[in-house]
Amino acid sequence: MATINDVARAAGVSPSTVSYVLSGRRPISAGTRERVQAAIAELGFHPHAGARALASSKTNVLALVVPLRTDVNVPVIMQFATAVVTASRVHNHDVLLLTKDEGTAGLERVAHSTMVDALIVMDVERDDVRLTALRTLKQPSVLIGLPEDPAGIACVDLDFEAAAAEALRHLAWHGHRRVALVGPSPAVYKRGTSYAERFLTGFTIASATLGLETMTHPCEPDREGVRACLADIDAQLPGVTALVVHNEEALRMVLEELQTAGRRVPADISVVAICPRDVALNMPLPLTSVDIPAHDVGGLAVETAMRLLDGRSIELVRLLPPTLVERKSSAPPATAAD
Amino acid sequence: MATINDVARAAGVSPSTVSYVLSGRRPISAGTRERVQAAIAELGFHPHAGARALASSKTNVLALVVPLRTDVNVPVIMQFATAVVTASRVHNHDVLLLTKDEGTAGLERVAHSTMVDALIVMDVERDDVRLTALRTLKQPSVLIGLPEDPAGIACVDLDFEAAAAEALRHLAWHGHRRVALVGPSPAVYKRGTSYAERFLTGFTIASATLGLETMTHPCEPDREGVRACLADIDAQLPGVTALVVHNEEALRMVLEELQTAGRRVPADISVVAICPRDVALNMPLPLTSVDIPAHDVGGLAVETAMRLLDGRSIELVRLLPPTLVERKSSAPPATAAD
DNA sequence: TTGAAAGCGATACCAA
DNA sequence: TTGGTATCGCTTTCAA
Repeated sequence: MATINDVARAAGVSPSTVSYVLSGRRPISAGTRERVQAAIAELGFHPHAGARALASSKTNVLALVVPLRTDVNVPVIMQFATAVVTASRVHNHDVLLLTKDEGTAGLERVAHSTMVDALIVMDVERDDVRLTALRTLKQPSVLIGLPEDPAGIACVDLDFEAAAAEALRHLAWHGHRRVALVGPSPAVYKRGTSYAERFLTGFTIASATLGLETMTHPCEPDREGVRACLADIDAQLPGVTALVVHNEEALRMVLEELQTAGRRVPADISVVAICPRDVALNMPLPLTSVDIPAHDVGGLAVETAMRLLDGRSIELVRLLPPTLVERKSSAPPATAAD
Repeated sequence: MATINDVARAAGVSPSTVSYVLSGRRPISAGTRERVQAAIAELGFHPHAGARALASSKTNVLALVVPLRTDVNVPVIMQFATAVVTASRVHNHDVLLLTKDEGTAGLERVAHSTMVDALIVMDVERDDVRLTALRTLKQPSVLIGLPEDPAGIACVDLDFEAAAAEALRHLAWHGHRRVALVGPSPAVYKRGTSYAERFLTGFTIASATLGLETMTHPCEPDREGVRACLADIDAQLPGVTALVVHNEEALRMVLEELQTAGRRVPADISVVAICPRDVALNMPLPLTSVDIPAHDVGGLAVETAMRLLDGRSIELVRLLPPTLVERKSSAPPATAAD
């Protein structure tokens, strides 16, 4: 492998000049630039990442911490991850993949050993134990999610409170008065998952504001869980005319169960899903949905990390406004039409 | 951040001694070892990864290249990825996440700049353009998959040919004579995806061996695609009594369509799926399936990379034997019972 | 059993 | 506009 010295020799310049040609941090005459670039190409020179990191105190690597539990939605996580990788490449950074199960220790390990310039953390909980650790690191971090006390840490996410309000507003506008929320699994709530709680909060507030009769129910994403959930809803909120489903794993099964029970969507019951666009489109019926813009959120997380890294000012908490798209699963309630 | 020199000073030894305590590459008296370790703990010392890489020519990082297209099964990819990360941590390595869309350039970039010690590449195609590039790298690579000419590159995967044979054997044993394969999307075949072709080959061979009447059909994983696929199958292979489904995205829809058409599983038609265990279990009906052991394959890939890195001998191609588990979706054909 | 010191391959400061 | 060179923090050879 050629080194910067080899290149310098071949181009008849000093190593520092080669370095400056590469970084563009000082003016270089056209002539030398060309000679240097020719030498670089000729020798197939690629700067040694470790040497660079040592000399510059920059690794050009971001850490990305993903959950590996399966009760969180896997395809969505993957969408976030690829968005982060893609956006990172645009900014000349690579991504080191960590799993949440390494916990605080993993974050500290990569940060203390200077493997990364910044950290992006997914699946944040209300009182995430990792926060205090993150605050002590010399590298900045960006959360995808919003803990109770985000003090000092940048956060980006969809505005789940507004998303819930949006879903209810849409249903209320159609004339629905009794609406139930099919939420994530109990486990997700139990560990205080940020987005789940925020959605719940938004749902409750909007329900009151709009004067609706609502109820909320967690839902285990398996056949039995879905059945039990729907049964509870029918028992506790008889005459329910619409469901808001914030549980992608369960979504398809909810639709199946409704069909099995002979309840047509949207004729007998409306459904609004909270999920990525492609999921909503790939259901038996194209669903009215509030999009989870994984790509945008991932991109924004990287953008935020970059701003943090070069000291530009940032908004510490950025919640993207939700977008509801009406498709085929929502309509006025049957009673309103009768 | 404390450096090795700080630790050395605090412990009253030379930096090299600290280094040896850390690496264990030479005997250290119990006394000094303790003093050094105390100093390390006291100062919270973590060796600088870049400096280490520079001095030792080892990064302790593996590159993992994942597809980001959505026509390949996302949850399975995620399973592979987490398996690779988990296994890597066991061997004190971290994982740099690359996406396939960076192509050959991405591989060369991380390899030439010495960011990684080895590469693990997923979603390998028959004549993968990346192979020649991989062969010229100074870092070893491990493919998850099996190209036509794997010469010189380690490959690990499920034995998809055997998996197909296993599925057919099971159905034949139940008495089925007419079996159709619902395969991956046309796009997957078109780009010569290794596992898809191997499964197809195995299916065809086993079909002949077992003397079955079979047909194969790609399947676009959306509502229309599934309908079209099933219609074609009925037209071309009337009286079909069993399906082998090698398409996770479509799996659920296949079951739905069968139900809609009033065909009961397994009473009217048997279904054998090729998919991870948890997917098979989370269907409306627990499916008889050949498992895709993502965890094992990912672990084996890392294991292979490690052996390559420390020069131990390896089997260049390792295909894991398939396991079929009979659940509720397969039974003797109705005609046999009549 | 331990220490001294020469690299590893860049960056960036100080000069010219 | 360019060059010289100290420096980053560690590993490892050579000596003792």
